[in-house]
Amino acid sequence: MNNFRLTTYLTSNIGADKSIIDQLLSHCAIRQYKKGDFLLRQGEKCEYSFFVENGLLRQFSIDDKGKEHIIQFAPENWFMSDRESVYFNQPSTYFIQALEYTTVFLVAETLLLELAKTDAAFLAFNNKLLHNHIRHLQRRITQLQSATAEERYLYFTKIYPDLTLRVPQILIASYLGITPESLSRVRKELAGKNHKK
Amino acid sequence: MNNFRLTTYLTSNIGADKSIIDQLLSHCAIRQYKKGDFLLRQGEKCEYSFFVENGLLRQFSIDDKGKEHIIQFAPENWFMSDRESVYFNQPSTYFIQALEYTTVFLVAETLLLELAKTDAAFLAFNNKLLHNHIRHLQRRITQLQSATAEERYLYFTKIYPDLTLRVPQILIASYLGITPESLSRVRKELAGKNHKK
DNA sequence: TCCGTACATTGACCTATGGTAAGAATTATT
DNA sequence: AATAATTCTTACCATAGGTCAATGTACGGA
Repeated sequence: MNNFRLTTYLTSNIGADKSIIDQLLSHCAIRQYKKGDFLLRQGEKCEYSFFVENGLLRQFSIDDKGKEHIIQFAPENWFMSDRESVYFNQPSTYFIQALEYTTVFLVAETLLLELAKTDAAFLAFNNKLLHNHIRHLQRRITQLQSATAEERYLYFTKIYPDLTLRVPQILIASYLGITPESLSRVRKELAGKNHKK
Repeated sequence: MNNFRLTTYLTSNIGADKSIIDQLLSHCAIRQYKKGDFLLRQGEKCEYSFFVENGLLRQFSIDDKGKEHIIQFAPENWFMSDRESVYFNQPSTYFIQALEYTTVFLVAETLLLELAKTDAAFLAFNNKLLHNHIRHLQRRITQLQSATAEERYLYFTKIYPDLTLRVPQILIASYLGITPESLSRVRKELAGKNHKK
């Protein structure tokens, strides 16, 4: 019996028996990426959902002024993909890059659809992923619309506690939509506040 | 033969024959809302996708400081729902409100699932809605992360050309994540620029 | 028609965040 | 260990956008 994170993840998220999950796994490529490697580049079509077995990915875009904007991080047990590109079969506007030495399962969209024919649980599973994704995106919008830099940072440390240490601040700043300098100031102020107590 | 917008919408989005679409329609309630009426309030469970046959809806949240933030507008031919609440069966964090006298089809989530058993096209359709939604949310995030107030306003007028006239500026400002005063200034500047040409 | 309410504009001022630049600290590379 | 390359911090000033208050404007209800 293997003990991949993906196995555990699927077991606790799909009501399917193990043989079927093994079947899924047997059709998924495993790949390793070094720090800095790209899993997807702007302009390419995205064909997979990437499951992070180990390591860390980031998804980002580059705007007209050449600035990077991080949409999302994906540490262990997270899926990352450009759903838009996969589904509408269009070139992606995003990059996906490894921030550490990272082990990934490539789950082909077509594979999931194939398996769904035999076992509806896979369909339900994909549906759950989509809804989780929507939930996540909606929270981000609310944050970006209303919260200050400080609030956003605090929220970030709350939902990604380990990333605060793993990821350089310059990237956290990009995720939060502020400059690294601003983040530095925010952290300084927070340190001051905590100290006074 | 009816000529609802929803019929047209479904016909061009699902490869199903008309009898099935009529079947769907026959199970959907039609409802009318006056300007200001709520279709959903914070704390309630959302059970429907609302299709706007005529009129205009907005979806918004209220933050800790009592400020409203508009997530989305839905004019004719748009679906609006709190997917999060529907799917995870949780109380919604959003309000949905009619901004004009509005006619809406209530599409129950359970109904779609039911129909999907007979005709896979409905499943595919729901999937398309989800992906459209994700696309839309992702664009908004990119906007909020990187664009200035002026850029965001210009983008807004591009994707919702008619709303620019239909919706009071105070609401557009709320959608853009800026104050009405700022929007007023942005418009003034833009007017100046256009004049010089 | 008048009034009241909501919306829009404008100006004066303020604050949070951005831009730039330099130096300190950390991390990677040889 | 030494050097190079990032990254982080800090200080200074610039600016977009927020806040508050005053005034103007449009619209709906009696």
